Amino acid sequence: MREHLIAAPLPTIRRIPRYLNVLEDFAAEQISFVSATDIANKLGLKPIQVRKDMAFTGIVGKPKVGYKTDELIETIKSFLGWDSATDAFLIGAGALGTALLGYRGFAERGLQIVAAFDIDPKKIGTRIHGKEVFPISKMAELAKRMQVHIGVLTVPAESASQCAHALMDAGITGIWNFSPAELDVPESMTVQREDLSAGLAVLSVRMSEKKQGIV
Amino acid sequence: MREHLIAAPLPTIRRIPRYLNVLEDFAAEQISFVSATDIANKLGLKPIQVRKDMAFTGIVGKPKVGYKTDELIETIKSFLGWDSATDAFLIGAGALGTALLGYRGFAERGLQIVAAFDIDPKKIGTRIHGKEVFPISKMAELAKRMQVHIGVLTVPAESASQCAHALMDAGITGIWNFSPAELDVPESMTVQREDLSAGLAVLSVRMSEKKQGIV
DNA sequence: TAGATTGTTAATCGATTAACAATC
DNA sequence: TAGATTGTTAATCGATTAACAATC
Repeated sequence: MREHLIAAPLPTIRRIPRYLNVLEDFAAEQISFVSATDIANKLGLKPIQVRKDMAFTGIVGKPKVGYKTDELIETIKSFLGWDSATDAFLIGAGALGTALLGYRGFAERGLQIVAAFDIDPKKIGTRIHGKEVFPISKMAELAKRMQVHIGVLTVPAESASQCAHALMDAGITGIWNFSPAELDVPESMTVQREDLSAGLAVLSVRMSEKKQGIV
Repeated sequence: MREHLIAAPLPTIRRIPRYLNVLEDFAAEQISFVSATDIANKLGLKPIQVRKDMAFTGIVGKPKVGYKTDELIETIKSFLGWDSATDAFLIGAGALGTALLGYRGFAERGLQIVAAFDIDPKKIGTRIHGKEVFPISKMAELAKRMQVHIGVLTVPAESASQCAHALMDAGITGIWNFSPAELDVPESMTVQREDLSAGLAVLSVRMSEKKQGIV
């Protein structure tokens, strides 16, 4: 009997998109069944970890055979909510914001950026990668009309908390925060920090540990 | 007696840049001593966790007083290797690569991108945010001459493993990988994945858990 | 001084890994 | 069938949190 579905640990959630990547490679090679071992080998992980992670998605495999590739892909997409597109706003049409507006990978991960917002009058009214740039004052109205609940925040640290407030007022409940600022928002909102500094810190420390042979 | 310095846990390393951010705010306000509680409050963390993390940097505080702000900033920067600039190459001058080439925040985090590389003949020879774009074939020679050991990889998934190979041949030992591809490199190299999909997955799952009241 | 805060040791919590029966 | 792989329960490992003596 399968255990009742419980909230997945954060490290599990972060690994699941990697499973999806390799599964799509397997599917492209017409491999219709994959085992936890097959997946683990591609990612340098241990089969037992893959098996445990898979259990959280609700997939049921076949002993000796593994998981049906297509079914596992669909189960994972549904688990992540990537099986249907979710609309999002982008706030801050600077260099990083522009890059994200042009990134085609979001579409296959269920995220559709439908409009951009900025304070710069020169940007307002223009289109970036086909998406119109609006003034922040229009956000609440548009969010309501377009039923948008996610904001991708790509503004400088100085403007971040002010923009977070505007997002809250617009009824946005999820913020993907690319700014290094700490956002002070109510419990009801979900904030996901995408902090380049953290990644750079890990790279820096790992390299110097390796050089010094601490490991 | 202070415990002998041991390799810091990964979650600790990822939090340390956040401490640096708030410390710089405190320093800007001329606050010369800060306690673990002061820092924790700004970040929504627990003081004991901040205190434990700080121990890994080697800082020594004063009971009742806390840590000397300036000294803590310097200790953290030195711990992260951010006290002196490290040169890096960027590979893949597309939208994301261009954004990173223009990002001014790296300088204060010890990273100096000194050149870009691409396969597109139209980009080669041009300058992006002041940095010249070279063909990948020039990388080994330039890495040797400029003593560069870090590569920021911003190419599409399809080219990633090929570029990783070129980086290895050029003597690069650390890769900051912004592509979703899995890189197969020798143990001696350090790879830091900067995976947008993982962050998006966490945001997606957290939001749907909140909506369904699973927590 | 009394109170607050550090640094360390111990307890708890959560994630990873191991072991193994069930099964296709 | 025999062997391989799943799903579950137990053991281990590592990070977080608690407790508390030392101390400015």
